[in-house]
Amino acid sequence: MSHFGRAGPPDIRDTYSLLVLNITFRTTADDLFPLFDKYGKVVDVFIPRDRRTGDSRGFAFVRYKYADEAQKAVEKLDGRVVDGREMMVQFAKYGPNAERIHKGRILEPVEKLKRMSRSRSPRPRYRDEYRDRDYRRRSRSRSRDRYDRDRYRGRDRDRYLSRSRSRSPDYGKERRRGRYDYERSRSRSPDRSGSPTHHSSRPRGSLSPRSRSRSPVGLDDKERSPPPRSVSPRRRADSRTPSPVPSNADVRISQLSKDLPITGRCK
DNA sequence: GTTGAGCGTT
Repeated sequence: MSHFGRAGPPDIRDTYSLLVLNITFRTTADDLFPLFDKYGKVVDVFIPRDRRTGDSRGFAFVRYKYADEAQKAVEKLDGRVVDGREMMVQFAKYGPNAERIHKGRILEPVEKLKRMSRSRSPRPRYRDEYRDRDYRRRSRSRSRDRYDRDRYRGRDRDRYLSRSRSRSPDYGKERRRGRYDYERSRSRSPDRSGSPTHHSSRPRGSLSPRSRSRSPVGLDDKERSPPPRSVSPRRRADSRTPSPVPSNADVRISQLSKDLPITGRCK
């Protein structure tokens, strides 16, 4: 998104690109344009943003139509304090498609570069290139590292909960699309620290502190379950008072002890 | 409400 046209870079041929570093995360292209336009014809102002959050990444690109004007802007605006921060202005070293550029000027037209790379390798690995570039960029940023840590911790917790809660049939489905959905829901409502779906279906969350302190669930279940489980139906009948109808074995034993001499008697 | 080395938009 550029400042002028909503559909990507307007005309980047024969323009001179400046890299503006160290600007505030709140600084917009509208803030930068008047500053830079004072020194020449600004063709485009672009602030790269995080694709997930849409936040500024803290730097910008300003394209001039003429090299001398860009040079003057570098001299005049480098070190200028904008919104409380000293911004650094220098000529860009790489073009929009990672072309090497000299003094902010693209040496080779972008179309020619694209055609050349396409003819050399028929398979356009656009996605891979994009992901690699994004990964390199993010690994350099401490703030985004923290963001990723949180994201992965959330994903692990998600997996743990969905596994321990129950093995629902859509468990595989949830795990397959889990990361993306989690990011989307997170960006939609960043103020919620926990996932609402899991919170509502978590039984421990509904317990009040009073009932939990009186009888902890885990202990209660553990201490109550052994007696009924270890007592089998057979032993239960034995412990009870003898049934009015004696079994065959009992009758046999009593007859035996009556007929036997004194040998078998104890005491 | 948070971040802070660096090079890019549907």
